[in-house]
Amino acid sequence: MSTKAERTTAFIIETVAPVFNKHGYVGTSMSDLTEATGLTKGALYGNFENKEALALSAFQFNSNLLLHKIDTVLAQETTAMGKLDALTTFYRNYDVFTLNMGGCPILNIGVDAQHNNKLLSAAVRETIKTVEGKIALVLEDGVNNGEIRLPVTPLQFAKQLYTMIQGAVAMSTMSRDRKYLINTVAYLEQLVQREIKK
Amino acid sequence: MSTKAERTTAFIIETVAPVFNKHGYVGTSMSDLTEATGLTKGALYGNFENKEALALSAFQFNSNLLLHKIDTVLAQETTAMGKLDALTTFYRNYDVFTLNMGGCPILNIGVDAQHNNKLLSAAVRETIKTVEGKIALVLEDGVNNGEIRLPVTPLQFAKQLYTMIQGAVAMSTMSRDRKYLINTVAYLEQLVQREIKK
DNA sequence: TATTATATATACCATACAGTATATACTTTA
DNA sequence: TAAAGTATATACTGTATGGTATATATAATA
Repeated sequence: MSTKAERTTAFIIETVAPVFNKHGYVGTSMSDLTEATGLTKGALYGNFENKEALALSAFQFNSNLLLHKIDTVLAQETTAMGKLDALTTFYRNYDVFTLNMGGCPILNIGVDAQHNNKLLSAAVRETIKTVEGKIALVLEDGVNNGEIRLPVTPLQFAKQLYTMIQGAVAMSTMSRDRKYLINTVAYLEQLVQREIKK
Repeated sequence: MSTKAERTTAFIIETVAPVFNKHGYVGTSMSDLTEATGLTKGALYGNFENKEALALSAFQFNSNLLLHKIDTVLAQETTAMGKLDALTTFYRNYDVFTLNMGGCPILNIGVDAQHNNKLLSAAVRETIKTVEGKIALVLEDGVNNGEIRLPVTPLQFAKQLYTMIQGAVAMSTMSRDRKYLINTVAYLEQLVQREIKK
């Protein structure tokens, strides 16, 4: 079993993660975090070196939630077409999935950190690459077993798909209108059927 | 001719706009603004009621730059297909266009303000609607004069196009990689040729 | 359970924050 | 050009900020 201290650290991260995700790095104060956790500054600074370390751990926490979820979603299906369908289905309700974490961590932290925190924006870039890699792998396997055909490289096509998905995420976030997610996913599903299904 | 005071107000807005756009509402301090303008707090508070009023004017300034640019771009061509081509060409170099203002104001302020400032995020939503309306008008005219055909309503198709564009803007911004813009625009151009050209 | 080690709370620091009152400088206009 | 009006600079609020030193309480271990 984990020690009390380890559990406290974990508790802080998961409690603090949605706060940072909603209000951004500079927009979140240490008092916001003591308030959210019910702990004092002594406890926070005992578990983390400074605000930046907290923010990084918070983003990594949300990022891991997302990446593991994508893994789970993709593992549900065996074929490339099945996996792509599972992925679009997941993103159709992405707003619900990200509700607890306070919105899409990639979009929120990626935009917030660009001119405010180098470490954070580097971490976001890393997460983006990882997601693109996961999608590319699905496509590559589908090509290799003759299930699908692609007009470009798997990574290139993955980036194109993910760009459209993140566009829907951004638009639905800024407009507070989930129709962008629904319509974009509908478009992607027919795009996949039309353009890459053999 | 404009009075000195009016010119000062205009100078403050245009100087302050890229600072707010880069660092966000909470991420920008009044001292950042006195530093950027070379003016004192007395001057800033003499011309604007408070920080929020400044941020709003700053966003409106960038928003107008963008909207007027879109008008200019669309006015260069007469046909719907020509206008769509001009629009995608504009967005292919959108990162260059938005360099002076510190990035895409819609993305930056739209994401930054969502949980930090209601007025700002409402203003962003309004700008998004305006852009979508401009694109929809091009499509509607094209349908009416028999130049193009659409699978959905003009506004719906405009939203779909703009979602993909903003996806490319978001991805190129977060990844610091303009290839997202280039590839998405290339995709959109063939989409337009294939799907709506009669 | 006693002792040691560790985690958290308290009280504090210097600095930065948004905002204001007022004095001074500059424009405008008669 | 002088007077009135207006804009900007200065100096100052009170509060919030990130961070720290240290005392106190809690947990791990013998």
